[in-house]
Amino acid sequence: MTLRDLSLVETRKIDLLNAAGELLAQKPTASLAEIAEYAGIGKATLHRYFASREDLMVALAQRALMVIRDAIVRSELERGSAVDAFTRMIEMLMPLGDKVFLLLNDNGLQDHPELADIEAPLTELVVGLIQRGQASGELRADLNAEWIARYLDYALFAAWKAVHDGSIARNDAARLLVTTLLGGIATRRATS
Amino acid sequence: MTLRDLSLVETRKIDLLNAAGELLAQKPTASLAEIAEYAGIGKATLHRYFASREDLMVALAQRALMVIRDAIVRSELERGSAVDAFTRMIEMLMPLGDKVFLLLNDNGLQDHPELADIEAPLTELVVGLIQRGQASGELRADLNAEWIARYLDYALFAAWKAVHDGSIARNDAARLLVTTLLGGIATRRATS
DNA sequence: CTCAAATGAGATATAATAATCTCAATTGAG
DNA sequence: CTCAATTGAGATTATTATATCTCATTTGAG
Repeated sequence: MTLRDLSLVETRKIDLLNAAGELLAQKPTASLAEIAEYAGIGKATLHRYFASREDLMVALAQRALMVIRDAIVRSELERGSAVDAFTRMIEMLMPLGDKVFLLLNDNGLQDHPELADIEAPLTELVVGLIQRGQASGELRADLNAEWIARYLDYALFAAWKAVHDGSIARNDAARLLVTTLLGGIATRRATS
Repeated sequence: MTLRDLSLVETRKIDLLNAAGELLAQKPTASLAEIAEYAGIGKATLHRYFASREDLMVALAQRALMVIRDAIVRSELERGSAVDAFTRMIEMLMPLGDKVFLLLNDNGLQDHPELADIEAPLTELVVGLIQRGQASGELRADLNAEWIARYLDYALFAAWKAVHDGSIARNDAARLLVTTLLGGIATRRATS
C-alpha cells in the first residue's frame, strides 16, 4: 500500500467521513479523539487524513452537499411538470435528513468558499425549477424565486427536525411537506 | 448599594445581558473576557452575576424567549379572525429577528429545562391560534396544528435570515412571509 | 517472504478559554 | 464624611481540546 494509491486513500477517507458523520449526528461536540476512536483508527492517522478539525468539518459538509446534489440530480428536475419535479425532489431529499441536517446549520462554516462553490450551483438548480414553474403558471409569480428557494430550505429543515423528534411519521413527511409548501396553511376561503 | 437591593442587581444584569446579546449577535464565539470588556465591566464582576458561561447563555436565551412571548401577547391572538391575528403576530415578531434569531438555534441549549418551561406555553399559544383558525375554517384542518406551528417557526427563521442577508427588504418581510405561509407557493390552478 | 509505507497508542507540546483569586480603588447608603 | 460592599484589572490556576511527535507494530505490494 502506498500513498500513490489514491483510490485506497479515498476509500479510507470515505469510511472515516462516514463514521465521523455518524458520531457527530449523535454528539455534535465530539472531540477528534472521540471521532478517531469511533472510527476505529488512531488520532495520528486521523490527522494524516485531515490536518485540522476544520478540514474535517469542511470535508463533511462538502460531502453532505454532494449527497444533496446527487439526490437533486437524480430527481430529474427538468422532466414533467414543475410541481411533479418539485414533489420528486422533496421525496428524494426527505430521507437524507439524518445524514445531513445537523451538519449544515449547526457549525460555523456558513460562508466557507469551498462550500459555497458546491452550494451555489445547487441553489441555481432549484431556482431554475421554481422559475420554470412560475413561467408555466404552476407556481406563484408574485414571489421572488430566490425567496422561495430559501423558504424551501428552511421548510425542509422543519420537516427533518419533526421526523427526527418523532412528531411526524417518516413515511408521511414528504407528502406533508409538499402539500404544506404548495398549498399553504390557509384554506381557499381564507385566502380568496 | 447592597446585594439585597435586588432591583439594582436586576438592572445591572439586564444591562449586561443587553451588551452580551449585542456582541454575540455580531460574534457568536466571543469569549467571556470579550463580553465583559464590551459590557464595560471586569471579568470578575461578570462571574459574580453569572457563575459560568452556560449560566449566561441560558439567561440570554430565556430573555430572548421572553421578548418573543411579549410580542405574541401584545399581538392579542384572541382578537378578530385567526388570519388577522396570525398576521399581527408575524408583524410583531419580524422586527425581533436581530435580537433573537442567532441566540435560539446556534447554541447547544435546545432542551435545557429552564428554557423548555418558557417555550412550552409559547408553543401552546400559537397552537391554540392555529386550532382556532382550523375550527373557523380559515386554516386547513388536514394539517396537524403542531406541524404548522413548527413549520411557522422555521419559516420565521427563513425570513429573518433573508432580511439579515439583505436579500429581502425589512419592510416587506412580514407581508411576504404571511402571504407565502398562508397561500403557499403554488397557484390555485396547480393545487386545484 | 521482504521491506518500505502506513498505522496506532500514547506521550508531549500548544493554545485558548473558563474559572478563581488578590487587592487596591471606587461607590454609594446612611 | 465614613465605611462596608462592590468593583475592576490582572495574575493565577484549571480545564479542555487540538496538534505534534515517537516508535514499536502491522500491512500489503511486489
